[in-house]
Amino acid sequence: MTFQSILDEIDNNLKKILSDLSISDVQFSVEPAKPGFGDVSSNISFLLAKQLKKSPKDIAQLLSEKYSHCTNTLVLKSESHPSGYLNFYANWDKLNQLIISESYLETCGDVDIGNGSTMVVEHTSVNPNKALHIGHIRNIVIGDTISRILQKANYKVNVLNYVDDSGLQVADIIVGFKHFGYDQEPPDGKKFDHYCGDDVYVKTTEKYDADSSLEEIRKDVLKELEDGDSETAMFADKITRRVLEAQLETCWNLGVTYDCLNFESQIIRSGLWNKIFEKLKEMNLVEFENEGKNSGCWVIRGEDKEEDKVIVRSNGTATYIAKDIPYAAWKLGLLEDPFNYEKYVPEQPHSRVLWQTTLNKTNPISKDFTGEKVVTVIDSRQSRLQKIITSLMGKFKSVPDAYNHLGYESVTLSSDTAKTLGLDTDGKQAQMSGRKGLYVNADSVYDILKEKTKDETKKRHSEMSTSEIDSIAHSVSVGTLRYEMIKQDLDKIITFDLTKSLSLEGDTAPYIQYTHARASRIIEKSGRTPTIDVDFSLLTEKSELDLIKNIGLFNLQVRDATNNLSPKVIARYCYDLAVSFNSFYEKSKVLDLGDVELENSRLCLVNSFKIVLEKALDLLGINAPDRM
RNA sequence: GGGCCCAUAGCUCAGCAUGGAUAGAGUGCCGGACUUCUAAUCCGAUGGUCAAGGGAUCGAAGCCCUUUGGGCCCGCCA
Repeated sequence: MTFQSILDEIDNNLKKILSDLSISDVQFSVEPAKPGFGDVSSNISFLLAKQLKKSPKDIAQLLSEKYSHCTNTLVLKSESHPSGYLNFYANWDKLNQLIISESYLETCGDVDIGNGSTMVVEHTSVNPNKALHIGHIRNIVIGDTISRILQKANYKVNVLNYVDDSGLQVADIIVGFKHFGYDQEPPDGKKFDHYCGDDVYVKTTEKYDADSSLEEIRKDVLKELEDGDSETAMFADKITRRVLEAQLETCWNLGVTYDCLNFESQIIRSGLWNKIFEKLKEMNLVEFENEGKNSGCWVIRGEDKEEDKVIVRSNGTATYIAKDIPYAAWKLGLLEDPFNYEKYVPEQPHSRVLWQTTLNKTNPISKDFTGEKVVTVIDSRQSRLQKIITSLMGKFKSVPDAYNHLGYESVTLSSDTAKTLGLDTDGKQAQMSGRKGLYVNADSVYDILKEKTKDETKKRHSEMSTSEIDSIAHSVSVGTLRYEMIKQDLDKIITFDLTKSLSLEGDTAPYIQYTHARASRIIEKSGRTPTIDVDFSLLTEKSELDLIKNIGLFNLQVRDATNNLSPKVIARYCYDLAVSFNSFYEKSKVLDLGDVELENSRLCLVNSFKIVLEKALDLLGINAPDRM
């Protein structure tokens, strides 16, 4: 139970004291203390002030006195602070041992919030007509990190990627290939997704802008796509799957994997829409409009008339949001599954099997990728639509908070970076646009980062083999990219600047990874295998205790991140942990002390840090190299 | 016109959910530390009317209201 143990002990004792005083229903806090105020703090005195008609300071004194009579194993003493806080000092001899030996266990950092229940996490969900850009990467990294955290919190997680392989964006590249003569093979061995996005898509849409009569071709193609058996649809399927494969390469390279790919085209053809539409009608959640601007349409009622949302057009076809409703219901397991499943080829790395839906009835395999709860990662521009879906799902499923939209702000380009792409924004940041070709794609950011980190590594280790340098540079580049996407709050816009993103100092992944390498190096140089069979009472330096305390907070942070679906909590934790290790590193030498007992105790601590940091970084999908 | 989000140090951000102690980091600028377990590091200095105003509270960066500035969304497009 790590640091939680001392919190629980204090919590229980305080509750006992309150019940002796015949006071109940006080929701006081017991938290790790701010530096300089002991080890644990409680705000209990403030909350009692009114009831007891005494100042917080006096109450703290009273409680502190009473606390000294409680049974304590982990608390050394309590102390009332003049401000009114009640502070506690830990019995570090015991807490050291507890925290460090716990950290050596496989289960370290695990918390049980999910109780083994299933959770669907859907992320990525990009049109397969272009390469992933830096904005998509935010989505992907948030989704992947959240699913790793949820697993740590004992959820069984099904990760889905909704392949949006129908609609206009796909139609546009098909028009490019079939009508504007783009070769199916990219020139100069360009990656296929880059080719489709940079060349075919951008230039095809440019042609529409120049000649509006071409819109007719576009509409015809779109119509042909809807008929799954048409030659156009089959061609489109071939193209979008090639793009998808290239996109997945990018994801896999960043350490992101999935359980199942769901194809929008198949959801449309599966007939799920009709089923859910009947259900909506039965439950009176949709209404047919006889008059007004939406006359002849089926709508979902909003708060007022202006917010009514059309889901079936007057020509009988379903709108964009309508396609999302059956998929959301399917994810929650509310519909009979119309799909069969087959393994996706090529194989996904890290021996995680990737499945895909199919409507093919030969050799049917059934699978269950639904969940009791769902997290859908989509940027907050979709909040309005997601709110409608959330509310509908709330009516279908009684589990509270079954459907969750995890929104996040977009990634924009700094004016400098926009300028290098040929857009003068007059000093303002710019929204990315796939259509206009105004984006920074993820592969090139990775490549640039990797070149830089290779150079940095070579500078430090002239003796290293090329493959080792390559492997370190890969870990550091992926780490840097992922960390930048995750370290700040979801509701903050990220202004991406190509130059600034190359920074490898300060609050960055390389900083954290470097501390890990330092720890590894100490253990390697010692030539010993660290064990927990050491004298923990030798660890008394402030920097040592701070580090141990941070190590002991791991599971508390996982809990926080899970409850708030907040990946940045883990990013901050990794950083704090690294900072406290660096402080320890500066102040306490580990090797060549001439005191084997002390060396072993510190070595044990170094290894404890290394283990926990590796686990925490793993939640962020970041590797921790032993050397860099 | 309606709705959502943001505003804290020159810049980028923590802290806000659950009000309480001295508002913290990184970066930048200035200065210092590598014959030492890796300097992708560390130490010091500089830097704040927590956008503005009001309210409730013993107490507000945090809660409520108003205002200002910025971003996004509001189609029988997807």
